[in-house]
Amino acid sequence: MCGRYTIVHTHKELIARFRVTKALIESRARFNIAPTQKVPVVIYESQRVLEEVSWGLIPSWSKEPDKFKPLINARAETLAEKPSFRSAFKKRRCLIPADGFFEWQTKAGKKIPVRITLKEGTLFSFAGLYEDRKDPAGETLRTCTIITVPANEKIAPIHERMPAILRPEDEEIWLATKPEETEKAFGCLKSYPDDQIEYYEVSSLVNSARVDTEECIAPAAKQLRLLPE
DNA sequence: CCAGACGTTGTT
DNA sequence: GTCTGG
DNA sequence: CCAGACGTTGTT
DNA sequence: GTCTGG
Repeated sequence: MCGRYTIVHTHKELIARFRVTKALIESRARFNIAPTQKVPVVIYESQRVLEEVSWGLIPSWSKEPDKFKPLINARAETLAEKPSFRSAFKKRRCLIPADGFFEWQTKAGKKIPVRITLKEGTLFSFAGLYEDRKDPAGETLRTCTIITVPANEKIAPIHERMPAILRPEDEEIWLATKPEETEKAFGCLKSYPDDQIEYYEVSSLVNSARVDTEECIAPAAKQLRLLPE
């Protein structure tokens, strides 16, 4: 699944990479993005708009949105049918920019955080859905969720599932496909090619959602060797 | 008909 | 154990 | 996702 | 809002 991620790239790099023509926010480097936080997403509203929404989708039908447990992931296999996602899948798809995500690998009963990236740390986007609701003051609050797919062979040893990473050529299809042609959008939800993916262990500092510093993406300290090679 | 759920992950 | 907060 | 709280009463 | 369970 995907419960933490990073955007180390700059605002300018995001704008250029995703051909954003209207930016409602100025994004900043993030080393440990956690659920419920505001995240930058790219939405198509007659042009590509970069805006900030809360990570954790709250369905529009929720009568007590404040008590609803936000849905941070949506399974690709079922999102076309699930009442919580179906409508957003048809009409409210978005790109969620990222350049890495964290998974916790269980090794001998211990959980080791691992950062997974594309080669060269390239900027990419998760396939996302968003939903709107009104807060008590009548303000529209927008929330989003990250779609998950089965892990590819590279990631399988770490975790059974992974976020849906869009191939660059699929981004426009994901954003612009009409509600009556969702098979086209569904076709974008594939596991990413193994040979494009890299990963490394990081410090357990990343465990705490309060920590959002460069140390979160630093490779974990190498074990001390008594007899260096 | 009305009431109540509507989600994912990981772990057991 | 389970829920809330980040 | 993980970390951290999880309660009441009365007094300040 | 829409589906499922009773």
